[in-house]
Amino acid sequence: MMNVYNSLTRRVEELKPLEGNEIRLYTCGPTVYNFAHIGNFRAYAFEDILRRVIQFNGMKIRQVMNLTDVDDKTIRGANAAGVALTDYTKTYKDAFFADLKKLNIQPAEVYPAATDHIPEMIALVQKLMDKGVAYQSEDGSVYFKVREFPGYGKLAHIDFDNQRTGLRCAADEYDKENVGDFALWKAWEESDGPVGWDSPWGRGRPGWHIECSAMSMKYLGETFDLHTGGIDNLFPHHENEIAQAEAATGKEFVRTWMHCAHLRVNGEKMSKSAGNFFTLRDLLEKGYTGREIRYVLINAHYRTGLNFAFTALEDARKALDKIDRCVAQATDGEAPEWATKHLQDFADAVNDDLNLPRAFAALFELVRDANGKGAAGTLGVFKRMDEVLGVIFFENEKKEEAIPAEVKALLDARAEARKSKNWAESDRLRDEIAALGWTVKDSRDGQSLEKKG
RNA sequence: GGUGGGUUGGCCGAGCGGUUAGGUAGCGGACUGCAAAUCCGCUUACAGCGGUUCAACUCCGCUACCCACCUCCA
Repeated sequence: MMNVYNSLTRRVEELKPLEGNEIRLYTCGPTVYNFAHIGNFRAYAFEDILRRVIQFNGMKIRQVMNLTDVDDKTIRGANAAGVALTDYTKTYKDAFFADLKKLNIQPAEVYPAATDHIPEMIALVQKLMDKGVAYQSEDGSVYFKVREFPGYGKLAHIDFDNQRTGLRCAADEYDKENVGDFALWKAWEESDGPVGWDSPWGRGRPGWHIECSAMSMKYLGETFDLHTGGIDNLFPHHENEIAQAEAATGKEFVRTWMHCAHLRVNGEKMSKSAGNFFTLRDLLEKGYTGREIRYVLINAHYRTGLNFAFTALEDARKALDKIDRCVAQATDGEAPEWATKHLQDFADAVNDDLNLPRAFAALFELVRDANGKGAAGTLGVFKRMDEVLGVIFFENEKKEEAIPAEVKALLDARAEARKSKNWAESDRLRDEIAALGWTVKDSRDGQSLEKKG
């Protein structure tokens, strides 16, 4: 039984499919105006763990992740660069997928782009107009009438009669009936340049929230199981998605909402606007691997703020080495009873609202016992755990380097020296090999080599 | 002002009303020609002040500090 925390009810609840054996999941994806930073990837890594745990429990998954390729920032970027919007966003779409691969994040089933779904969005806006919950203002934009949707605020648990007003609500928003009303369709402006689509309300472009409502319902149905994103999307983005969808269909939009806490840097939220961010590329250039970064991102509970630090990446490297050394000894066959017990602890942990720190603890208990009692028969358990973690059998990045001939020669010489118990020569050769970047280990079975770092 | 979350050992990071989290670092021991790896043990952590309780890091109250959201944001 898989339990998760639902932001809507603020309780931990069992997650089970509304229909059949498949969980339908919508995950808010990137706005492709720049390279995503590792704070963004914390959310995608969390969603990856979520979909893996769903599958771990024998359920099927259908995940949709949108690509926001039209909004203020993408338009500004494209026009500033003097290129077409689609050309501008393509660079960052490609980079995004490359980064996901580096982090061993499983691909979603569908990646709809906003610009490919303008007709669906127009149809949804039209439906809201027909129902009288939307209106066109004098500036030509279409807004959602928040007062007409009784459930508004149910996700964020905000009481709108008791709010401070005017703080961040721009003074030029007087064309809206209510400050809380949000744009469904934005009328074309000079600064939009060539970007725009014709609609029943004139030339313009979709509002920020409408794409998610339109595309999620297109691919997952009017009511589906799960919707996730960063905690900063809870309000207003997700609240508005609910309003748009439920006002249009009259049905429950999403059963369970999950939100991931932020990655912090020196105690503060990592964000583009604050400028305190690292992209995946930044870290790879510093010599850290996608595998190590993944380990750090998933090794804290997703609802807890995680403070990013380079020391954590160093710790990750050593912890992964420890796992690797143990797994290298593991073999197929029937798992010992103690290994099965650790697997059960692991399963209990991931099913308890994705408690990955506890899951890792179970993994390390397995490592300790396998090192002490023998790793025979434990390979299957490691593989089973890695269906969720995706960090052990990370083939695209494990360093399996061929031994250079030079090192091999030194190793052979050392074997000779050791045969005649010439320890001084043995140690000298070991130092020489070390200088070439390899660590020699001696055991009953002879020498073995490990690449340093 | 409203709402939510947090403050755990050198660092990172779980957790529960009473029993070892885990990683990483450090110390001691075993093993080893010496190392490395591994195993064993240790260093008796829970912001402060009250309260409830046989028992509180865990529940309640207050105080301090921190973070996030309140229409850009994973």
